Amino acid sequence: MKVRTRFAPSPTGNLHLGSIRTAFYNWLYARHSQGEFILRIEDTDRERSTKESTQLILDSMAWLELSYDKGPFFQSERLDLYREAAEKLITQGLAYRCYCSQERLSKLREEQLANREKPRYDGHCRTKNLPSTNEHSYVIRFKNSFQGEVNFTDQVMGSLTFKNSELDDLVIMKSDGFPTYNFCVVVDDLAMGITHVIRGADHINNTPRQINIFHALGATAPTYGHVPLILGSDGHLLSKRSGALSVLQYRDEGILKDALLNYLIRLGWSHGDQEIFSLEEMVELFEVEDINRAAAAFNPEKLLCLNRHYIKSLDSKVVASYLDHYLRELKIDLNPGQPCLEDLVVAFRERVDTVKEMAVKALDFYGDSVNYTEEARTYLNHNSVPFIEAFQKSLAKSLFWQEDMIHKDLEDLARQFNLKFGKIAQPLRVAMMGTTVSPPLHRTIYLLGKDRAIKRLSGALEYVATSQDLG
RNA sequence: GCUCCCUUCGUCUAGUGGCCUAGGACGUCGCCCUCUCACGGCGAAAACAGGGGUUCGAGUCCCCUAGGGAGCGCCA
Repeated sequence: MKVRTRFAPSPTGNLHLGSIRTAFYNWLYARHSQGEFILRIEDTDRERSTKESTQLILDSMAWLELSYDKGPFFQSERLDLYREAAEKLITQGLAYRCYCSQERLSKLREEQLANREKPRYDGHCRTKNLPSTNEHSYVIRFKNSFQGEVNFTDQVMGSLTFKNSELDDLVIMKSDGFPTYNFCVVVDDLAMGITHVIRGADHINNTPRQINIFHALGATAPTYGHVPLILGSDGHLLSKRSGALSVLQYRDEGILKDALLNYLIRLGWSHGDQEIFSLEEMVELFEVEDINRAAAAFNPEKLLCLNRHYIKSLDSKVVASYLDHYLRELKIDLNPGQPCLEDLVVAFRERVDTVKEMAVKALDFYGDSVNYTEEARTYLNHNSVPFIEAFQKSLAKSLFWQEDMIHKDLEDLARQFNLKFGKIAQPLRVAMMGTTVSPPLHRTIYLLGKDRAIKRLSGALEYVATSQDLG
């Protein structure tokens, strides 16, 4: 049988890492098994579902390139299917109409809680065989068995058993005529021929109910795999509070999709000691059974480590195309005559956490003048003037603009003034960048370009002259 | 409260009864490299939640306790 998995988010609010990891695991398993991956939007909550949120889901998946073979399906467009199924269950005596008021229900709930019982529907309308009215003042409940138990083997958690006596008659159709989650999930998983349901562990307790509905519908349930939830750095459930962003925000912060995916797959899944996986390896090696049973805490540091790895090891052309995006966000003029993006990548790939940070640092290479930081100013004094002037002259004379030539010039300069390389390097660095930190000096100068380098040296000389006058 | 699930360094994890003096990665600290910052290299500190069993032998199997999480909606 062909494997068919699905990702079924509800478009209410933004998409978290936990959700997208679940999507990724479903995608991986489908690709691994040469099956199909389906996207289904569960928008049966009319109050909370939004178009924006749907778009966020679509955009997130597009960014991470999690392609789906079918969909997106929208449950709000499949209402007839659920209504039909519910009516059929009523006809068969497997579901019933319930006219209990919200007041009665909440009172019941309060009493049960007071008696230290698990809140459950008491079956008030279960045997009454109540008819349909036009007012939609009723809900439809699934008639759950009181006897026996539900057993299933979870691909992640192993063998799980629930007593039917712990369950109750859940609502499958709301009074507004919309289905509830536990019902439309089953109807759709059945209709779409889903073979493997990989979802968050928060659904474990829903599973026996859903299995019972599958049986009532005359079908067998798919195979389930419940993935532990992701915790925040505080040990509690991942939330904004614990430092989690929505998926797209990681992109905006300069995280590479390769890094996020690699991080996500290793959070709760492993293959020996291997840390770095190409997408091909992930698809080849991923098995649902290898997912860990314990919840894992999200660690931003490790995500950044992976991000650094991919910034360093991806083709510089590819990283340059990302850099282009972030520079445009910063409204930088990328016309000819400006530093070559690939060269910027080479200069910064070993010294940034994110591509966004790379863009911000690259900013210093644009413009003819610089601002000196307080620390930097201490390097600019009359002692530096002689070799700054000499270097400026030698740059002006240079015919070839090459890194190694510049490097050689710098070494010659140090020899000429009988100074250690570091003694000339820092003042020149400051003159070029305004700060005491930059990529290797020859590369920094090369990136600036001849004209701009000479202009910045002039600026430094002017600065020294001016501050002398003042002082 | 009830039901279900989980428990190896701070964090992600390897580990399926002897290969464990518990391995790797992130982070932290130290050293080396060095024109700054980094990269890189080398090294250090750091864990089997606790208690009972089973066994010649337990991180690995069983039980209990403790701690953590989830669910118990006309939300999904």
